[in-house]
Amino acid sequence: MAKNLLIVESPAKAKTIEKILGGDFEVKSCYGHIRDLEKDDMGIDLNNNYTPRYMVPEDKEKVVKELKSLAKKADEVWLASDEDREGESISWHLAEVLGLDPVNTKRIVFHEITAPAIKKAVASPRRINMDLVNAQQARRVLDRLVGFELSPVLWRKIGMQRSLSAGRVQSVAVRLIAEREREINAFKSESSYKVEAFFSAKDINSKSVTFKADGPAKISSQQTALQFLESCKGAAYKVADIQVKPAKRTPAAPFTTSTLQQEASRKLGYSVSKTMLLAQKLYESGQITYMRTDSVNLSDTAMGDIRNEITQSYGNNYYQSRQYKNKNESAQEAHEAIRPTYMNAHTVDDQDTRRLYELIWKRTIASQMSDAEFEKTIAKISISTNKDQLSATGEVMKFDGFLKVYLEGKDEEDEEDTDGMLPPLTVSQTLDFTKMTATEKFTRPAPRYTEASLVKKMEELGIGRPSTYAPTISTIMKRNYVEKRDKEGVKRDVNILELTKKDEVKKEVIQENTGAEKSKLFPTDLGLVVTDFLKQHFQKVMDYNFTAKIEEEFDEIAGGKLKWNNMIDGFYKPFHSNIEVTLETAERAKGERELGVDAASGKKVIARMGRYGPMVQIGHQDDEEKPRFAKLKASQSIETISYDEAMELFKLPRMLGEFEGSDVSVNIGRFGPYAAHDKKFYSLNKEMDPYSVTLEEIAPMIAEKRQAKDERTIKVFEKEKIQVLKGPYGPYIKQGLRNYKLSKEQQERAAELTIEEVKAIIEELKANPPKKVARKKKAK
DNA sequence: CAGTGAGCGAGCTTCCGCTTGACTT
Repeated sequence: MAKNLLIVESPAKAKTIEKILGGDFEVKSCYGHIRDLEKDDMGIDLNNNYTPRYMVPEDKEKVVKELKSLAKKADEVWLASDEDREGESISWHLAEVLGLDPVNTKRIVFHEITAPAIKKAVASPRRINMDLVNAQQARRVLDRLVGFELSPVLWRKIGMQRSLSAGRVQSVAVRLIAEREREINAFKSESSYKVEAFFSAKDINSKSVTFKADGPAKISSQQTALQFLESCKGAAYKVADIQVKPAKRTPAAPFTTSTLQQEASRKLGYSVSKTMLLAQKLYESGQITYMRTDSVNLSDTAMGDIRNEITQSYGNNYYQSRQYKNKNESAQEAHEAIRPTYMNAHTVDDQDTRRLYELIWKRTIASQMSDAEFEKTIAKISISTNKDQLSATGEVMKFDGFLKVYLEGKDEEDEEDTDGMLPPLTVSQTLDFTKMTATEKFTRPAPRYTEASLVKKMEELGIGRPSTYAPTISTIMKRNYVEKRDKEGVKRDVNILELTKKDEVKKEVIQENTGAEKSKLFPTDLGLVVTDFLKQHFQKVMDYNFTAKIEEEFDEIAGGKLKWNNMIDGFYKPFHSNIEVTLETAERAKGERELGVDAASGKKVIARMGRYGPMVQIGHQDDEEKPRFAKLKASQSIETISYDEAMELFKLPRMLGEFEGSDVSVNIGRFGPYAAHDKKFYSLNKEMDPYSVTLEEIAPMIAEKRQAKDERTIKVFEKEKIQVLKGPYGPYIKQGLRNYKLSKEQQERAAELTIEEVKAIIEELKANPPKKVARKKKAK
């Protein structure tokens, strides 16, 4: 029986550490936090210095019970949760729950799971640091206060859907996306002209090659560009000057959670949650270090392994030892960077995780490799008819260094193509002119966020932590504040002027696609309305620097210079009175926008948020005649819909005429476009457009769908509104929205079931619902 | 499943950070 019980947060870590420490130690995990604030009354005693009321959540009862019994048997309990604010707090909660003496209990920390680090930690235990614990309590209490007081304000003042929410992190994340969208909508693209000249010259093999030289600075108008080309007619071109400069590129730091998510998104197209899922798998199978980290540090053991790998595979000149500094101020560095556990494993067997593993391996290796070296050549070219000069740049790699294994990706595909090679040139050499073009270029707005670029921005602002980036993104999508989707681009004309070899100036117009987006984050109308409301009434919490400011105060608490309850009091007093004023005085937020006046009725047309989503309306509620309403299409937004687009929406419902003696109409409902006929509804086929579909197209569809439905129906009890239907799992009963499963025996004689029998089955299943609910009861 | 465009009324929703599993008609 082990004499010592050592508790860490993660079970995978527990296994490894037990192997390192051996017989005297039993190592167990507590699976993260074991207590949280109660939900009733926010779990905070507002009248008593914000004293928190903690409880063990249902899903942690089992772990706590097990740890309690093990702790009782052990001679000594060691608390080895992570060395950061949350980790310190976990240790304290463990001490409280397990009844350990906080003054005598041994607390140890390590930043890497290696034998020397663990052994050193065990040799020098400390005590729980209550200042750090208090900083965590302040963080926890503040987040609860903000979330649980703001959210109900939204329920009252916006409504729309249940489960609206607001919080220190999520609301600012939505704000970023909302403001970016508006920037893009307001963006006015400006055009300018870029001059490029093409020459041919002999390369080292005396083969003729074409190269490019850029013209003088951007030209703002087509006329000036034209004048420039005209001025070059009949010119001779000569190399006026050549400069050769060395250049170098350095590798990126090893992966943190945030940079791993970014690179997996750029290079592998993974969503943030997919990356984390795969990384978790790699971590659990012992192939990489912990994947939720903000540290760029590598352990000494790892540094040695990396050195061996590089020198063996590529040679000594490819190795350069580097220590990376964290650029991120909010980093708490409780772990290592994300790296392979064993550097000599270049890949893994598992198909799913292989690409991510190889990415991690390459990045880790590259981080300790030499710079890539280049030689950059800039040639100035004079124009005989003109005092302006052209410049041609070429880049030649002299030494590949880390580029042999890895190059970090970019968020935006660069419009500027990278410098290519130049043929050998000499000063005063005359050049063979091919053509000169002036191409219209357009300024572009900042790009919409991807999941990964949002994480990058959040990290810069210090909002959220490695463990919460992925969950925060799914929260704001689940709340319907933000959606991830594609957007089709629009065509636009691009003017190109060309001066040919024969000294003719030609003009050409080509079309390019602009504004197309793939898998980007768009705010919904709800997201915009909620953000505007919060910005208007809760400026302080919505400030991009709010988290950074309170983090400074948390640091003061951690340093013992500030009492946590005082800090909370300073925040809460004004915050809460702001909540009360807002509840009392703020109007319901509807995001209303006037689009124009309806020519037919002379009434105003407005777009706004309705009870059931974004909509347009003609007329006002107080008018004698009821207003007309129409729902916006999924691709439309209150903010951008035009008057004409709005009027188009009022063309539904359309009456198409009679089929088999009953009217047929089409409309768009909750579940998309449908046709109504004889009191029944039929979803339109995908290719049918409700605005233009004809009776001739719809009639056969109705007949077909009706038949399919009939075939599924075994029996109908009209009066009771109960049906016996055939589903993919065999016959079942349907009453209203609910389905009821039949037993094997009942399924076999489904067609003979009487109404009494059916009612009895429903009663029975309502009284004794299968599994799912029964399980929950047990848990309680 | 295909309405609606509100709030005396009943009751419900919600935060951020730590960690993994076990749900299917």
